[in-house]
Amino acid sequence: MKSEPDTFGITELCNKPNQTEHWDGVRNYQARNMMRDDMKLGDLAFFYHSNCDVPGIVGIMEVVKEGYPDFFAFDPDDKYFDPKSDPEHPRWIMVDVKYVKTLSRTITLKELKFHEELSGLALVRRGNRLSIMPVNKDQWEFILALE
DNA sequence: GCCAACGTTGGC
DNA sequence: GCCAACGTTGGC
Repeated sequence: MKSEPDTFGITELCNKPNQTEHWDGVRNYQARNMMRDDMKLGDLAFFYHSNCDVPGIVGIMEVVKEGYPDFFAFDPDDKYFDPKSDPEHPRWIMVDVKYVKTLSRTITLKELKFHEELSGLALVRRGNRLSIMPVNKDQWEFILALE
Protein backbone atom coordinates (compact mmCIF):
# COMPACT_ATOMS: atom_id res chain seq x y z
CA MET A 1 0.00 0.00 0.00
CA LYS A 2 1.49 3.28 -1.14
CA SER A 3 1.54 6.57 0.64
CA GLU A 4 3.56 9.70 0.24
CA PRO A 5 5.70 10.21 3.35
CA ASP A 6 5.21 13.97 3.09
CA THR A 7 1.48 13.42 3.51
CA PHE A 8 1.24 10.30 5.62
CA GLY A 9 4.31 8.20 6.29
CA ILE A 10 4.89 5.18 8.46
CA THR A 11 5.95 7.42 11.34
CA GLU A 12 2.53 9.05 11.32
CA LEU A 13 0.85 5.66 11.42
CA CYS A 14 3.07 4.60 14.31
CA ASN A 15 2.12 7.72 16.25
CA LYS A 16 -1.64 7.34 15.80
CA PRO A 17 -3.76 6.30 18.77
CA ASN A 18 -3.61 2.52 18.96
CA GLN A 19 -1.18 2.80 16.01
CA THR A 20 -4.23 2.42 13.78
CA GLU A 21 -5.63 4.55 10.99
CA HIS A 22 -8.17 4.29 8.20
CA TRP A 23 -6.68 4.08 4.72
CA ASP A 24 -8.86 6.78 3.22
CA GLY A 25 -8.77 8.71 -0.01
CA VAL A 26 -8.41 5.83 -2.45
CA ARG A 27 -10.31 6.94 -5.56
CA ASN A 28 -9.43 4.21 -7.99
CA TYR A 29 -11.78 1.34 -8.70
CA GLN A 30 -9.19 -1.41 -8.89
CA ALA A 31 -7.66 -0.40 -5.60
CA ARG A 32 -11.10 -0.04 -4.05
CA ASN A 33 -12.09 -3.51 -5.17
CA MET A 34 -9.07 -4.99 -3.47
CA MET A 35 -9.97 -3.32 -0.19
CA ARG A 36 -13.60 -4.34 -0.58
CA ASP A 37 -13.12 -7.92 -1.74
CA ASP A 38 -9.67 -9.19 -0.99
CA MET A 39 -8.29 -7.68 2.18
CA LYS A 40 -9.24 -9.71 5.22
CA LEU A 41 -8.84 -9.24 8.92
CA GLY A 42 -5.32 -10.15 9.96
CA ASP A 43 -3.85 -9.79 6.48
CA LEU A 44 -0.45 -8.14 6.39
CA ALA A 45 0.61 -5.40 4.01
CA PHE A 46 3.78 -3.58 3.14
CA PHE A 47 3.86 0.14 3.73
CA TYR A 48 5.43 1.73 0.64
CA HIS A 49 6.70 5.29 0.49
CA SER A 50 6.04 6.83 -2.91
CA ASN A 51 6.89 10.11 -4.57
CA CYS A 52 9.88 10.78 -2.35
CA ASP A 53 13.67 10.73 -2.38
CA VAL A 54 13.99 6.98 -1.90
CA PRO A 55 10.80 5.19 -2.92
CA GLY A 56 10.48 1.75 -1.38
CA ILE A 57 9.05 -0.51 1.30
CA VAL A 58 9.55 0.84 4.79
CA GLY A 59 7.39 -1.30 7.02
CA ILE A 60 4.57 -3.71 7.69
CA MET A 61 1.00 -3.21 8.81
CA GLU A 62 -2.01 -5.36 9.51
CA VAL A 63 -5.62 -5.10 8.40
CA VAL A 64 -7.63 -4.63 11.59
CA LYS A 65 -10.96 -3.67 10.01
CA GLU A 66 -12.26 -4.92 6.69
CA GLY A 67 -13.70 -2.72 3.96
CA TYR A 68 -16.33 -0.14 4.93
CA PRO A 69 -17.51 3.14 3.38
CA ASP A 70 -14.93 5.90 3.07
CA PHE A 71 -17.01 8.57 4.78
CA PHE A 72 -14.63 11.33 3.73
CA ALA A 73 -16.30 11.09 0.32
CA PHE A 74 -19.52 12.39 1.94
CA ASP A 75 -18.00 15.59 3.31
CA PRO A 76 -18.21 18.53 0.87
CA ASP A 77 -15.40 20.25 2.71
CA ASP A 78 -13.04 17.32 2.45
CA LYS A 79 -10.32 17.00 -0.12
CA TYR A 80 -11.65 13.58 -1.03
CA PHE A 81 -15.29 14.60 -1.38
CA ASP A 82 -17.13 12.83 -4.19
CA PRO A 83 -20.68 14.04 -4.90
CA LYS A 84 -21.42 10.73 -6.58
CA SER A 85 -20.94 8.88 -3.33
CA ASP A 86 -23.52 9.02 -0.54
CA PRO A 87 -24.21 6.99 2.59
CA GLU A 88 -27.01 5.09 0.86
CA HIS A 89 -24.77 4.11 -2.02
CA PRO A 90 -21.17 4.53 -0.95
CA ARG A 91 -18.84 4.44 -3.90
CA TRP A 92 -15.54 4.36 -2.05
CA ILE A 93 -14.21 1.92 0.49
CA MET A 94 -11.44 1.96 3.06
CA VAL A 95 -9.92 -0.44 5.55
CA ASP A 96 -8.26 0.18 8.88
CA VAL A 97 -4.62 -0.73 9.22
CA LYS A 98 -2.45 -1.09 12.27
CA TYR A 99 1.27 -0.52 12.50
CA VAL A 100 3.24 -3.74 12.91
CA LYS A 101 6.85 -2.77 12.42
CA THR A 102 9.31 -0.55 10.65
CA LEU A 103 11.91 -2.41 8.63
CA SER A 104 15.52 -1.99 9.72
CA ARG A 105 16.12 -0.37 6.34
CA THR A 106 14.15 0.74 3.30
CA ILE A 107 13.87 -1.94 0.65
CA THR A 108 14.07 0.35 -2.32
CA LEU A 109 12.09 0.23 -5.53
CA LYS A 110 15.41 -0.03 -7.33
CA GLU A 111 16.19 -3.25 -5.47
CA LEU A 112 12.74 -4.68 -6.05
CA LYS A 113 13.20 -4.11 -9.76
CA PHE A 114 16.61 -5.73 -9.73
CA HIS A 115 15.53 -9.17 -8.50
CA GLU A 116 14.31 -11.57 -11.17
CA GLU A 117 12.21 -13.37 -8.53
CA LEU A 118 10.04 -10.28 -8.21
CA SER A 119 9.45 -9.69 -11.90
CA GLY A 120 5.81 -10.65 -11.41
CA LEU A 121 5.24 -8.04 -8.75
CA ALA A 122 2.64 -5.53 -9.90
CA LEU A 123 4.67 -2.74 -8.34
CA VAL A 124 7.57 -3.22 -10.73
CA ARG A 125 5.48 -3.65 -13.85
CA ARG A 126 5.75 -0.82 -16.29
CA GLY A 127 3.54 2.14 -15.69
CA ASN A 128 1.68 0.73 -12.74
CA ARG A 129 0.31 3.55 -10.67
CA LEU A 130 -2.10 1.65 -8.47
CA SER A 131 -1.85 2.67 -4.85
CA ILE A 132 -2.73 -0.81 -3.60
CA MET A 133 -1.32 -3.93 -5.18
CA PRO A 134 -1.30 -7.63 -4.38
CA VAL A 135 1.80 -9.44 -3.12
CA ASN A 136 1.76 -13.24 -3.10
CA LYS A 137 3.30 -15.40 -0.40
CA ASP A 138 6.51 -16.19 -2.27
CA GLN A 139 7.04 -12.55 -3.14
CA TRP A 140 6.30 -11.50 0.43
CA GLU A 141 8.86 -13.90 1.87
CA PHE A 142 11.45 -13.04 -0.73
CA ILE A 143 11.12 -9.35 -0.02
CA LEU A 144 11.32 -9.84 3.72
CA ALA A 145 14.50 -11.87 3.29
CA LEU A 146 16.12 -8.84 1.68
CA GLU A 147 15.84 -6.76 4.82
C1' DG B 1 10.43 20.14 -13.26
C1' DC B 2 9.76 16.70 -16.87
C1' DC B 3 7.17 13.36 -18.88
C1' DA B 4 5.38 8.55 -19.69
C1' DA B 5 1.63 5.92 -18.53
C1' DC B 6 -2.76 5.59 -17.00
C1' DG B 7 -7.72 6.64 -15.72
C1' DT B 8 -11.71 9.52 -16.44
C1' DT B 9 -14.75 12.55 -18.87
C1' DG B 10 -17.77 13.91 -22.29
C1' DG B 11 -18.88 15.10 -27.15
C1' DC B 12 -20.29 12.78 -31.03
C1' DG C 1 -18.98 2.72 -28.21
C1' DC C 2 -15.10 5.55 -29.80
C1' DC C 3 -11.58 8.58 -28.80
C1' DA C 4 -9.51 13.19 -27.92
C1' DA C 5 -8.67 16.02 -24.16
C1' DC C 6 -7.57 16.44 -19.71
C1' DG C 7 -6.02 15.33 -14.96
C1' DT C 8 -3.16 12.49 -11.97
C1' DT C 9 0.57 9.55 -10.47
C1' DG C 10 5.08 8.95 -9.42
C1' DG C 11 9.84 7.76 -10.92
C1' DC C 12 13.67 10.13 -12.37
